[in-house]
Amino acid sequence: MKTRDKILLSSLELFNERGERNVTTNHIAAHLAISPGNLYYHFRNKSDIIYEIFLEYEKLVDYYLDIPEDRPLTLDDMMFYLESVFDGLWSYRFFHRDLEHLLDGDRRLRQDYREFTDRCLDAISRIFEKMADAGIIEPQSDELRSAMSLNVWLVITNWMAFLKTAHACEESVHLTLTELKQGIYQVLTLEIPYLTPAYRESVMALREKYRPQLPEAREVELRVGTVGWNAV
Amino acid sequence: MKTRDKILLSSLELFNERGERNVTTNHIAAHLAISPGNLYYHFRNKSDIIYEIFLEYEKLVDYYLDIPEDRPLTLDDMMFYLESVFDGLWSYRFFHRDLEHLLDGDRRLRQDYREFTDRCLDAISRIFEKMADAGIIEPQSDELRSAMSLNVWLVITNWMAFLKTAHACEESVHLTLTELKQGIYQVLTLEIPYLTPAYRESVMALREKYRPQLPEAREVELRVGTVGWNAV
DNA sequence: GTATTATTAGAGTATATACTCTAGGGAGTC
DNA sequence: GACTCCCTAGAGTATATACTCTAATAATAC
Repeated sequence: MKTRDKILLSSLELFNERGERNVTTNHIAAHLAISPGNLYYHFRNKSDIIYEIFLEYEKLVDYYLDIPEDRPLTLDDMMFYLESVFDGLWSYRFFHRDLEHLLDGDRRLRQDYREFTDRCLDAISRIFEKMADAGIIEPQSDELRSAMSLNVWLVITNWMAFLKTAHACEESVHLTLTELKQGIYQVLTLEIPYLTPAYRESVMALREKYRPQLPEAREVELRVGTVGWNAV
Repeated sequence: MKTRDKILLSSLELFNERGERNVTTNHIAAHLAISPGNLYYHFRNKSDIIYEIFLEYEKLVDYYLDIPEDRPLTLDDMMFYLESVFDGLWSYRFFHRDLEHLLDGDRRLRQDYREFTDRCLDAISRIFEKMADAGIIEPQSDELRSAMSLNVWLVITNWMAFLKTAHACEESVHLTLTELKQGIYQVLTLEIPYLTPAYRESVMALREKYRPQLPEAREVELRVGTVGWNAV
């Protein structure tokens, strides 16, 4: 693997693990056992590394949120979107942790992120629209659908911060993918009142799979959980 | 005013304006035209300043969220809670911006904040319960009420971050209280499906007052808006 | 007045961090 | 061998930041 790619990979790994704020370019170089000079040969500065990682993240989510326009949506589709989005969130979880500061330091990133958000909000709204077409949820006005989509976005992007600040008792306790995906429970909570009688029970059953476990149970859980819905 | 209090006040002001990360103890001292030594005579370190500010914030919110148990809740109460919570959020808005890092650096704060969150979640849940008693919303199961309260909390505490990252086009654009309070629109969106027919129209009318304005209109708005619901 | 305590100034320090600069190695080409 | 180009090492730098230390001054008690 090329040095440049190794730098991106290690940076992402370290950022996710310790937070961007706590990872210096010197740390990244040391972790790869290369010199700082070498790192700066491949990237002009730290912001450039972050920006390239963002582009990957953006590409991944855009790919996941590509909505088929030639067929109706199914429950499986809906769960796929949720699972995928949380998987993406997990893989690039450093990003939303210090978002404001990252954007403050990079004009390009700020602009791109804003457009990215808009695309995501549109996608969420479109998913709701198609779910109504499919008879999974009751149809809503454009205004309500937009406001709901925004709430969904807020819950999705901030669920992790909630877990880290309000849930974790100890600094050392690391987040697991399983815990992160309990955010799906919260998102589905938003949909409950809009479900049609035909789909209510099946969605409620799916939701139940993501119900947060009691704190006692968290300890024995695997570091990277595989529990939950996986097939497409 | 005592130097100690002046330090707390200036710190809060600078933190809110520039973000805690961008305000050093030397900045605070310079802003007050006192020496760093003087500042460190009154506070052992920066964390201590932040912790004391948190205690004020906590006290304020706890005071606002004190729920009367001797009478039923009214719509006015509900709007008072919303307005108050967003006012508190505004006054201490630096806090939720870099929350994770603040908690990482101070064990006491982490512990206290966790308990604070739990109290807030309980209060929100209790408000929903009493609103159901008052016939404003339909009653719900404990489980649903908890999950809904958590969603309300997520929307409230992260609305500002959303505005800062996704909405603001320019770095220099500062948030206004009016914009922040559009978060109330989002919170009320969560309640819509649960409203009873008797109250539906009046809540929808209240909600309409907080509807986000079009971006074009934002420019002429006052820096600290006074638009919106104010009486109790 | 004098002793004591509380407060303040301001120079200084240890450490961290993003980034630079120069020298050179290795591989391919002529 | 010499030239070129890509890559790498590693010492070094400028700046920032949280915090310390000493000495002096103001306030208070007796």
